[in-house]
Amino acid sequence: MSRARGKAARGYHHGDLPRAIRDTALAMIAERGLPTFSLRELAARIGVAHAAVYAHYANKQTLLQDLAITGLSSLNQHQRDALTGCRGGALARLLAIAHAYIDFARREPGAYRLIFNTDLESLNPAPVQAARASAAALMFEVIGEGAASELYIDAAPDALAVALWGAAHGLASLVISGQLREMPAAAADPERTLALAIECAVRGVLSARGREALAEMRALPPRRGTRRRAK
Amino acid sequence: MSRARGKAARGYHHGDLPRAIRDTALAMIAERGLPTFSLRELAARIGVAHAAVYAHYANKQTLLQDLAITGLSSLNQHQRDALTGCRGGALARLLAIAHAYIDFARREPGAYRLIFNTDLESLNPAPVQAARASAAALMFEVIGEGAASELYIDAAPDALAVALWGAAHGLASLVISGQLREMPAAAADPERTLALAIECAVRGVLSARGREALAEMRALPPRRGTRRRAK
DNA sequence: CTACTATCTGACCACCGTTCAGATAAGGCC
DNA sequence: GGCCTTATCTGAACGGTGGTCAGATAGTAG
Repeated sequence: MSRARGKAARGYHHGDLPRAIRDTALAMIAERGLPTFSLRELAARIGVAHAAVYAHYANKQTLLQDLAITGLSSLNQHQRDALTGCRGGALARLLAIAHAYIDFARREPGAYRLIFNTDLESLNPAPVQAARASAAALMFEVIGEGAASELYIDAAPDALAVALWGAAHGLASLVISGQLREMPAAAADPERTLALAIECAVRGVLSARGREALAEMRALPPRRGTRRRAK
Repeated sequence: MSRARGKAARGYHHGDLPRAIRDTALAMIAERGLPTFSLRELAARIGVAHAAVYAHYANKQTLLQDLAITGLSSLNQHQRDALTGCRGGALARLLAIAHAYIDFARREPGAYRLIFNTDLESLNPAPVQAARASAAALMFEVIGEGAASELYIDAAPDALAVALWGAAHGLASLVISGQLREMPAAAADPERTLALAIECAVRGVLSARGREALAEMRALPPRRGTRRRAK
């Protein structure tokens, strides 16, 4: 069967077991959630002995941590992409990363569940914390831009970040857990409801000047964020 | 040992096993979270065979569902209490239930984790959904009060509820997962940061008129919510 | 070809949720 | 009192889980 498998696949028996493990694991978690995810079923799906996983990951926790960290950097990149594709001012940029955040949660529910699963405290060690902090730093950055223009209420940037981060996190949770679709009016047009909720979250931290900027933005064509890969 | 155990404890061998199960389970979940919660350890703590649990609950899932439903009605009651103890207008009442929501999450982390654990989809059957909807109904009610006075932006009440519910949920998650204390400025004064974040969430859905009302409220002594049982 | 090393397998362990036959005890009935 | 019914609890068992280990296997270096 040769060794041609593309990429840096320095695979041995299996083509590229580590990759297969990560992909399959994410798919399983997206399908049925963390609690029912088992290494044995994972191995069975790939067609390998369950012990084979331990040649690449110390244990289940390490695997999940790795996936969480990868997911966090992916989220981070997703938000940065949204920023570079955003032509508006500080406010538009803030809305862009907020949208990107929730967009990511919907596009990669497995990764998102993994990242922000607060129940699994074993997922909170240093590396994950660091990755999370790095993701939060981006929001701070964008908030800083707007603060210079006095777009926000007079409060510590940290407090603003908490308010926005919390709102984004909560909305994302509502969406991927399907609770959004249970609300009558929201079910009619989830997209619009969600966009409105995001806007509310942002408006909550705006000063009078910030609200003016928002109103101006709304007057223009509603081009927000980027529209790319639909895969 | 007799049978005198107080209450309606129609206990047999054990004084009141069902109650012991619920209390111990909640304590364990609050301590170390859901994933590491096991029926066997629960039974061991109580000092009973693990199979004894099945005389009162069909299985682990049923037990968790029962705890979740009880917790939801407790949350609901907590919010209603906050409302009856609130002497302000529609806006004050909205702030009161938002505070009560997060207050509950902090006071009973076990119950809260159980209630809003979205990963465990097995926790999403009809009864739990119904209890959740009942809790959401309260927020609709209070939103309705303010809508009559045109306190909010022009949008469907559902959309407003989504925005507020999402923010409250996200903030509560940040708090009980300890992520709030990781943010530098927030760690200095978590209470104040949290209160500010809540206010931001509410302000996000306010109309110009609503913001005026909020400003008036802030001018008065900051008496908000009720201050009761500190146990 | 040989030696080495990463990779993978199969057997094993402890723990988990769940089931079940049977021991135990409480309460109703006589 | 004695008996019977029923709820309650026990101990053993089953399959599935995460984790470990000796050893088989297959690429790679010499």
